Amino acid sequence: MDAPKLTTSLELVRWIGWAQRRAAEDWVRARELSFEQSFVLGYLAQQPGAIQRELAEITRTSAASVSSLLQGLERRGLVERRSEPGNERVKRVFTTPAGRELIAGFDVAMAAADETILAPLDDAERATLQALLRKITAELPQPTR
Amino acid sequence: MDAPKLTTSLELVRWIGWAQRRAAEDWVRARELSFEQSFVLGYLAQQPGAIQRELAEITRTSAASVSSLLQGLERRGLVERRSEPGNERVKRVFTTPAGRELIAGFDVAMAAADETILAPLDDAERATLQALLRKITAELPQPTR
DNA sequence: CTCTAACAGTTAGAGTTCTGAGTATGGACG
DNA sequence: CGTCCATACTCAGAACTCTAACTGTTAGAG
Repeated sequence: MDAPKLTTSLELVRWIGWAQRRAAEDWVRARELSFEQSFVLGYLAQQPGAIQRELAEITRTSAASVSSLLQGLERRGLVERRSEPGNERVKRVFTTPAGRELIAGFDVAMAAADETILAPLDDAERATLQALLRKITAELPQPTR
Repeated sequence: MDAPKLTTSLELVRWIGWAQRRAAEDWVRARELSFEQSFVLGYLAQQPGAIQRELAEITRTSAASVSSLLQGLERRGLVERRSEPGNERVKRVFTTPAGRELIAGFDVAMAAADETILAPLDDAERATLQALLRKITAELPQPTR
């Protein structure tokens, strides 16, 4: 391996993101979920009754892909699709108790991983970091979530 | 959509990472590559002749998955596998000119995206940010790349 | 020299995700 | 009404990625 030449701040951000992603991936894989599946499950836990088209938008993919994805989750009994009475062409999607239980704890696990990563900084440094990051994110489009 | 409550620094980092990832995904999808395929292709462009086991390690996956992944890239003429003369059980992997051409420009595209994201900060702020991030990444395991 | 274990890689089959084409419902306009 | 079109979703088939079981090669021990 050649010595990495991590010069710019955002390469460092990518590095940190890599560590976060790694923690997330481990958590998710242990539950036999893909990245997208866990994302949708988490979203549905917060927004019960979302329609498929909405899920397609937040995951930046197609309605067909969402249909397939939900088929997998439904087969495992993690979500339910129910037709809207009075409007037969939309289907509202809900997590089942099993689905909620499976995804519960994700946020906690991520917060724990974050704390480990941030450990080298004291409170003042964290405040400075946060101010700078806020300045950046103020200009970024919302993560659609 | 309810107002997001992005409180901790690393939630902000995730947000930035989301913007970076989005840029990367757009670039990669336009070339009909998966995330993993582009990662491997980029690695091979820098480290020609890597063996498959090495690729399995850096992508944190199995030898079998690498074999399948390379099969896809090879079918499209983007990489070549050659047996090591004198050691028949290892195969060294090389990018073809087509493969190098396809992946070239990725770093440039990412740098451009980074510049857009960092735009709100002046030079002094960038320096501060970088110092803080360095302090964090000093404690993190290398991104295995 | 042979036996065995470790190693490098492949194959088979299942699940996931994508693209493109298709079905069915709900409105809008004449 | 009836036609047309936009919308919400599904289906079929291909590519990708994973696990488990497999083939073939190398190296070491006896």
